[in-house]
Amino acid sequence: MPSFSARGSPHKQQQYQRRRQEIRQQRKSLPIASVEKRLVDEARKNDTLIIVGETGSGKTTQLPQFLYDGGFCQDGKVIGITQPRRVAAQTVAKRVAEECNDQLGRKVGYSIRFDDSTSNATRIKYMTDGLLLREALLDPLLSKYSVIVVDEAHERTVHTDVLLGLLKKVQHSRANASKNGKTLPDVLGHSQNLTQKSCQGSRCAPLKLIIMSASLDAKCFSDYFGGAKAVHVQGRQYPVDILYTYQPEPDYLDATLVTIFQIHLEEGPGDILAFLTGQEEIESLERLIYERARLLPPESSKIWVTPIYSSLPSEQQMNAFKSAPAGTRKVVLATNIAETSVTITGIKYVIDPGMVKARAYNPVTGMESLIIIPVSKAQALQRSGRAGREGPGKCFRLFQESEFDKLVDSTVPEIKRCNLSNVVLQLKALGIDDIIDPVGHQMARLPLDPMYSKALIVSSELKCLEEMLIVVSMLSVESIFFSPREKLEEARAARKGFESSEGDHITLVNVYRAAAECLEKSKNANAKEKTMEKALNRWCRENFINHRSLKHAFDVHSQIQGHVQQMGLNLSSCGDDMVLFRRCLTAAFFLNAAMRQPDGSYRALATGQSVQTHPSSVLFRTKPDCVIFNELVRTTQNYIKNLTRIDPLWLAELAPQYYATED
DNA sequence: GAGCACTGC
Repeated sequence: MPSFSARGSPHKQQQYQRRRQEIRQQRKSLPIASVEKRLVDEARKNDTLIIVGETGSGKTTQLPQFLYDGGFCQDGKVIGITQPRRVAAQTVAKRVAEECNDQLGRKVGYSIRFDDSTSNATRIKYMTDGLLLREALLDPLLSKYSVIVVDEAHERTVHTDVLLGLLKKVQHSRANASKNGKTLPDVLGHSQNLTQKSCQGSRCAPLKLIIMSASLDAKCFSDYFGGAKAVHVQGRQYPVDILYTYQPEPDYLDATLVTIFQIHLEEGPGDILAFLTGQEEIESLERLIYERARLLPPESSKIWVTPIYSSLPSEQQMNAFKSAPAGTRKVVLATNIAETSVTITGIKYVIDPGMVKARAYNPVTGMESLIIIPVSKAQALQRSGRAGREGPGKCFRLFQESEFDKLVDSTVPEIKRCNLSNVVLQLKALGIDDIIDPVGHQMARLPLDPMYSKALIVSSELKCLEEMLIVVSMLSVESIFFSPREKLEEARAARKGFESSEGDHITLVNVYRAAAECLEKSKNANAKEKTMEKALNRWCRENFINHRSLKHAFDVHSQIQGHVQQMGLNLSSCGDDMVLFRRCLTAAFFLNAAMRQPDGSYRALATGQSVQTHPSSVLFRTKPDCVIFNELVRTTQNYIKNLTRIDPLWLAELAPQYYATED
């Protein structure tokens, strides 16, 4: 039954009716509304269907409702819709619940890490693609789903790509099951107890798979699924004028600056969105804009610059969504966060220098780095589209038209350019390609980098799981320490209070425990949750700790703690015996050991690479003879980060299979 | 004495 009943005052009733009417009209006006019947028919006829829907077609909110009304949730089955991003799963689910006139978490819900709003009644479930992959570990046939809709498939995230491969396999298994009239456990020879329990006696219907993509190139998806049918749905987008430069621009930052003022002085009203590659560029361009704006004649309108990038505190991010006061033009300086993750309204002009910062991974050296490269055609298209959301717009590409033709069609899928150890482990646990031992299965259950999962198992044997759990939680999140340029000395002094001369791992444990103590104190004072939150926030400010990262670490900690307890690992602590803990770190991370060289540099033992300790490490000055490290990054030099001092003899003792004794 | 595109479990 609808939970938003029309009871209450006549005024409220009126308001409610108006809102329902508004929603009905909005839904009816979406381009996808006119093809509802056709889409449902195609979904009935085809096991795999590809829907190419342009921006603004309404496919993400409407298609699951069409399928629900078309009877795809009979027998209590669920329609699952995957999204690459958490915030999309949340906001779309909220919207669709409202359209269904129901409370979120009943018929319509979402499920993302640390936040699950679904219930037994949920039939339309929005989730992140990574979360569905996790679900497949527990139920390899995804037996509770009648349909899986993979949205935004064109983005080709690792999770989406792996999911598509997996879903193809699930479709086969389920098709065979129903064909032979067998129950599921018969088909899945390798299935585990959990699977058998969830599918016992049921005959699974075939799994319907719908792939939704915004790019016009549906062929690769179609080919992969044996020539699956593709349906095109029109979008709703205003025309965007694309302008190119006549000459190549050697300095795109300067060209952006010039273009901003050209628009400001010569074009009509409307906000500007400029795409830059990172924080540093954004900060320096902001300064340059204000410097030059001072030279404008007093009668010309003002400029308001709002930066937005992911590590910017959220209160400051919100500025980019506010509208500028009358007589002022807003200039948003953004990274590619504004390409897909967030939509800023009021943008009429887009400036695209055509560059992007991307992660590069060298599998031979295991080294990751960030490089600035040209965007792809699809990316440039996505950027220009940001100017036509509310009316006709203009996009200024700061390169020549002939250069556009030379761009690659689409960005190289992530799966081809990152460290795959995590993915490979999960695939193996899912029974794809090869078997792994029971330890591997345990490791795959943990939502962590495999090396960290291994560390937890090792530390449970060495009786210091409590400390290791804290370390992997802290290492799994963005930087814990926060040091603004203007308060560098204060930040350094604050960190001194947590520092351990043994290294960064124990320093992180100290921070975590101090924060937990702060929370415990306010809990003992019977503070409400909000007050506790405030106390922790203040503590973080005083100690120059990144509050967002710390909270994330707490979330990870409690999730992993639940997992390791389920696995039956013993949550013991080594107390004050930090030698034991360092030995444990050595046993876990022996592959990442480095020896000091006479010149003060280090040699990574596994690869022989020459590396330097990173200045952020507490051991930066000490330079012990031998360390283990967690991260190897290449910037101006090869740096190792997150270090702990160890005794080199421990290596041969704790990892004899790897470090044959030299003497 | 450095430097952090964007996601996700």
